[in-house]
Amino acid sequence: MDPKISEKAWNPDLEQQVLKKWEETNLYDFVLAEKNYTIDTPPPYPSGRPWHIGAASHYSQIDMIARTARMTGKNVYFPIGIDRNGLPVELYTEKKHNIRMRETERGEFLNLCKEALDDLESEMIQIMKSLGISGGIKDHYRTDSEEYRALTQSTFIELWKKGQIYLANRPNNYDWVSGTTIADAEITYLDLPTKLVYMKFGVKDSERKIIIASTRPELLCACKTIIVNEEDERYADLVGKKILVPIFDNEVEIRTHHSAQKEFGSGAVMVCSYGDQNDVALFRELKLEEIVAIGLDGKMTEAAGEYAGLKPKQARAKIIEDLEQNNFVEKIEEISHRTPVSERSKNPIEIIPMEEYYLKQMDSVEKIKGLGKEITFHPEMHKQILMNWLDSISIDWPISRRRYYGTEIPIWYCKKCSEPHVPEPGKYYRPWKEESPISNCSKCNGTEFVGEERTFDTWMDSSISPLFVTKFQKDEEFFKKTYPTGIRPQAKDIVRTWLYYTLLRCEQLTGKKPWSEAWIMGYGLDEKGMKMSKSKGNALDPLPVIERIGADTFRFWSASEANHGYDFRCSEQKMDSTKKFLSKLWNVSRFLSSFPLVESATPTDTDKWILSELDKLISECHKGYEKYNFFVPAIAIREFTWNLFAANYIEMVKARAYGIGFSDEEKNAAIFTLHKVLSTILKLLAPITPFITEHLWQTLYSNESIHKQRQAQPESPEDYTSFTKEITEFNSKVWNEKKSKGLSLKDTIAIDIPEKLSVFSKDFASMHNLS
RNA sequence: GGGCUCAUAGUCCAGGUCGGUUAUGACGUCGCCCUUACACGGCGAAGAUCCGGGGUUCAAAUCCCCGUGGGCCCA
Repeated sequence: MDPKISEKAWNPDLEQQVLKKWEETNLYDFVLAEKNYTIDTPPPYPSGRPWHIGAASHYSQIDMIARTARMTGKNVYFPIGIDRNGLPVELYTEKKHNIRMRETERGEFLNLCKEALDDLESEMIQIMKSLGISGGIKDHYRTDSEEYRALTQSTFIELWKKGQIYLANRPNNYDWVSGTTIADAEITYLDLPTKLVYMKFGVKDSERKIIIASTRPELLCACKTIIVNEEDERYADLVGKKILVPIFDNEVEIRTHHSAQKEFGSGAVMVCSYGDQNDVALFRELKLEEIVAIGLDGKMTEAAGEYAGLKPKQARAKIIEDLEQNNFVEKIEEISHRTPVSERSKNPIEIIPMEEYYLKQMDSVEKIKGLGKEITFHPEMHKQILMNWLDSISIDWPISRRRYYGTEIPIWYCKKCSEPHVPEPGKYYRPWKEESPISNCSKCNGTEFVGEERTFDTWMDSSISPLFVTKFQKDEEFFKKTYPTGIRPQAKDIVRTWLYYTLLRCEQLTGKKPWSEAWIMGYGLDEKGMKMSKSKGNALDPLPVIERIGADTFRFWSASEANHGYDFRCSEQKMDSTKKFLSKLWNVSRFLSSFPLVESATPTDTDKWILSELDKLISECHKGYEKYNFFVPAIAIREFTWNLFAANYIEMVKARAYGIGFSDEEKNAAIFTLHKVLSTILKLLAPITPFITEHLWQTLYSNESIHKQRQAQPESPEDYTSFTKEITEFNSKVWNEKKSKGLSLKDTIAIDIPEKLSVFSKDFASMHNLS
């Protein structure tokens, strides 16, 4: 009997052949049905090379969701997109070409960004393809396409007309030397020498003075409160009292806040708009009214009184002089202060309130909480991230950004009266370079307009991904049959952004939840449990790894490494060694491929034993697959295949399958059972390792793809699982005894079969050559 | 600074809700073995005071409290 499979090991190069077959037969093409299961796949962001190996693992598992769903009979719509809006590509482009965004012509800069994105995107697409992602790769969408951006703009225009958008001040990081706003990601910190001024503040209706240390005395005019730590006894009796600000003489309240450190300065901190990010947070938290002390020209404003017009540095020198003259200074220390500066220009940045557009969200929080409760989270524990976030939202969502590579805010302003106008929805608009589509100002009838230059926060784009893929406002029938979508898979670090904003936007636009399930994956860390980053040098490039070990090995590693929802470590050595299991599966299949298929047979007790263990395995796998938790089936299948099926059952029935000393009926029962078990294992494993299971399935069992099969179901035969422990222990006992007596495994030995296992006697006798 | 989460052999992980056998499995290590699927293998062995401290209990890896360290998000 020649085995159908002759190669001795699974060769990952075969994956290419399988992939080709899938492509030729358009196996995963989506055809709209009455009922559809839509996956709101996260469009990954190409921010640089290499792509994160954790992301490769993440997308492998999202594909397992699609395959699992297909095998339960769902009509799966699995779109693939690439998120291309936002800051990282701007930074990447600036670095790559050694240019600055603000000093480059906008159109030219956008083209350079586009090129960079195309480049990075093609690598990601290649990785997804070779991982066997069964989604719409060949017609993937892009969030910077005209179609996508038109939808972002239309939804904005709709909300604008509903009065959901308004203008208000927002603190921006501002580099007044270059006259530009800086994103948080572009800030670094330098330790710069500076003066820490200990100032005497008077307590109202009292002779008492308190000392407050600050590096920014020029912001005294914008001081709104004084904070002390709640455990600081020195000020306990002063909490709630009014304090008089030196020079300006205004009254502010002293209150407690945990961010005040007892050890720093005097322990009392003045909170001004805005000395640093902590001030911004405090103004927000304590709902203080900001005072604009520094203007866009980088000079002190009128609010600074006699210091108006001076640059902050000059004002600081002057005010220190004045403070000293009026005996407000206790002492001055020269310290080294961690100062936020622009990463590029190294100029200290100022935090300056500027007018930005906001989308109302405070009114929606309760509704979103309700939606959140309706959505099933996998794992359940990560719903808490969303709920905590909803409890802590304190301001509306600032949606405008002073950047280039993003969806343009579609507004034109009347040159005469500055009235903003939005165009008709449905088209993609670029106000910074296009003529106004509005001809007359509705307010003053002016005819000249100037286009808005700002772009949206990228979450404005990505938060409508479920609407875009379901053809919202474009194909009503398609939308009706695919929305709300089935599941949102994503990583846990963006629950508070992507997941939350999607709920918000979809609720505002459709009044419905965007999906019924949310599937949250943990974070990929390096082999020591540290975050991977290019700068630390511990980033692992997924492409060479996948090329070396193959997609299936990588995917099985991904499923078996950590339980769903928890962070996981990426160790190349662990990935390499996962290959051993695929080898095992391959060789089991190779062995079985030498036996013909048997239509039906009457199982013996040994067969019934493994079949009832198989049933147990099927149930266990279902428990995992129901929750799209692939760790559960991966571990269970490996355990069963290796330690029960291969190590015990196959050894027990080998002689019987060859027909040595057994009747044809007994022989057929063994062969029937062997194939029954293997074919079931292949189906159970198909969502996790689609290549090897497809190859083996088509070689052994069918010309039809395994990915068209329905998942195996338990058949509830008699329960023999209570024998398992005794069977494996008895086999071990014989092996041990032969070893200790220096016998070869094929030598005869006299060992009594335990009473309980007597029904298996014939198989044991042939297996161990018992005399 | 706040929230969430994790900590079990050299490494990774199970068990933890609902306290009670000898704490699961894999990788790695070591020893023996070519046995008609597999040496990319088989069999066997060694290896864990379950992060530290306290508490509840007849009994704690498991429940509670306090630390320490890692991760993520927010500030």
